[in-house]
Amino acid sequence: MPPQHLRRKHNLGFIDHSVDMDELLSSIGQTSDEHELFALLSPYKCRNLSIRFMVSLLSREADWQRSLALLDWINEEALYTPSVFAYNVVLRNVLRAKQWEIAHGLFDEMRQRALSPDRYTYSTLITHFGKEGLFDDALSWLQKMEHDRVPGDLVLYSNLIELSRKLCDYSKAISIFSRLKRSGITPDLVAYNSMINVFGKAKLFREARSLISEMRNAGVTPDTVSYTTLLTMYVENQRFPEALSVFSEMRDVNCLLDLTTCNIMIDVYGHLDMAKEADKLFWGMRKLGIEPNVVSYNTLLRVYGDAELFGEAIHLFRLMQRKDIEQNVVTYNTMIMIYGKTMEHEKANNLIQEMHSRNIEPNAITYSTIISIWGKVGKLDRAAMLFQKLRSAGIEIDQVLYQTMIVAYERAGLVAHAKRLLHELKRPDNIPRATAIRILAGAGRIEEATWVFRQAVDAGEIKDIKVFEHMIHLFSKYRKYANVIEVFERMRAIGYFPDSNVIALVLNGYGKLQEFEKADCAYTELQEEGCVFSDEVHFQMLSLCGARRDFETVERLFERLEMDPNVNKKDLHLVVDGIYERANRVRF
DNA sequence: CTAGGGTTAG
Repeated sequence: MPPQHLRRKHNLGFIDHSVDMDELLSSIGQTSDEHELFALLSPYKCRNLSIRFMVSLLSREADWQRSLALLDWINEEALYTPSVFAYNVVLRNVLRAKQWEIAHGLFDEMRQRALSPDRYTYSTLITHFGKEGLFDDALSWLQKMEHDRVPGDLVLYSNLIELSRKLCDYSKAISIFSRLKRSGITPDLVAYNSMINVFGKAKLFREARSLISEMRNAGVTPDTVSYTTLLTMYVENQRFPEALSVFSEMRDVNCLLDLTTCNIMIDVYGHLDMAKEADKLFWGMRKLGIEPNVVSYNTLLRVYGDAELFGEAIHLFRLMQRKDIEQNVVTYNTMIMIYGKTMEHEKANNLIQEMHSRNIEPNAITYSTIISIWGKVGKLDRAAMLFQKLRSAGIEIDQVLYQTMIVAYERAGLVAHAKRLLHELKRPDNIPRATAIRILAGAGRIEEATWVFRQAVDAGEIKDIKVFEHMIHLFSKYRKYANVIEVFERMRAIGYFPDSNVIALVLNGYGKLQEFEKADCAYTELQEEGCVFSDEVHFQMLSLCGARRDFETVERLFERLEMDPNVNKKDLHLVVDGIYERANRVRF
């Protein structure tokens, strides 16, 4: 056998013309049995399967076990080493099937075969691990990538933006986006759409909205996803009239509506008390060539419930069953909630039984809904029993569910029980500490929340940026400015980028502690790292400079903000006028 | 030839 490098050199670009690839590929495509597959391939194993052939074959395989078996076969039987491409394809299939261990193994195997993982390899790994919430793994792949000096490109940066977004670190996502643009990469449709989402999550509405025109200027036409992302942003922040205006722009520019758009708009109409419009849109979907799905039905069901059209709701729910339309846990939760509104707790109980018989697994939302209903109709013992059962069954309790039980006790006047539940959060059994912190913070139990928070941070348990932000909000509310700064500095130390609202609180904290230098540092540094601030942050900084009578900086900052198209000029003038007024000083 | 984006319930 010739040495490895010769074999590979020899086979590179080798095409076996005697093989009718299309015919072979189609017969392979019909084979479900592995042995049959290799029987089909074996006549070729001694004739050196061409790279082109293997490429076509592998890229058609979607089944992870089959593609893995094929890869092994190439390794063992065929006379050349699979390429990075081959590994990437198999890796994709393995990751889609959530076979994390095997993915790690494949990566190591690539290295052992002296194949260099490329940007496709890393993009695939980072994305899949990130999507699954395995952020530590995702970040360690990123570190490996940087160590290997694999250069990032648009898709890879998009993946990192997505990863930051999933970690709720929106400021970091924005920072990556500005770095990307500064390095001369032109964002494409998908990257822009991701960023509309990020700006929306960061509540930077103007920035999100203005991306639509930035896209047009860059020659990228916004599509249905761009507009629906924008719609979602307004909906999540209860800005329904703005959503309506985006929808009308969408129609003006002849942007196609699809299933998701319709679903969102049914929701919007519902929130605007336009149940009739929601109804019309739902029942007119088929005419647009769009088949309503379970989300459409669930949304309309909730709209009916909110509009107190209970008869319509029950009718729709049973219609779904008659017509064999998929129902899921959301459908049941919505319907249970509706029975809660009508105080028909027995019917709500029946639905839970129905879920069991249909193997639809109840979730935390189901439980908190029913606990809340039982609390309302005075069946507190039942609620408490269920709650206890869930805890001892090891079902993960989230903050809303826990709070629902506390609220139920409080409503019934059982304050001691409510207090006991809060107290138990100091020694959580099956409750994640992040959840405990959020509940305690939400209940204003500042000492307990701080205690658990410090324990958890020291143990490296807190991965969610929201927990830090919660603590900053809590400390700020109770005027514990030194604690605000402590949390902020801990966040920065582990590389988190707090959002605009948090920065405003931090700047305020520095101001109260007379730490103007540090405030200035944080304000400048974060912007240098590419963070985009809301107007409130800039105004906070202006006020801080005004408070220390540093009018030179006020003027300098004012001039800069005056030039910034994203800053509201009217508000800016009001703020600056106010500063001078408070300082009792005439402005020239 | 492989990698990235939007919707429902407490």
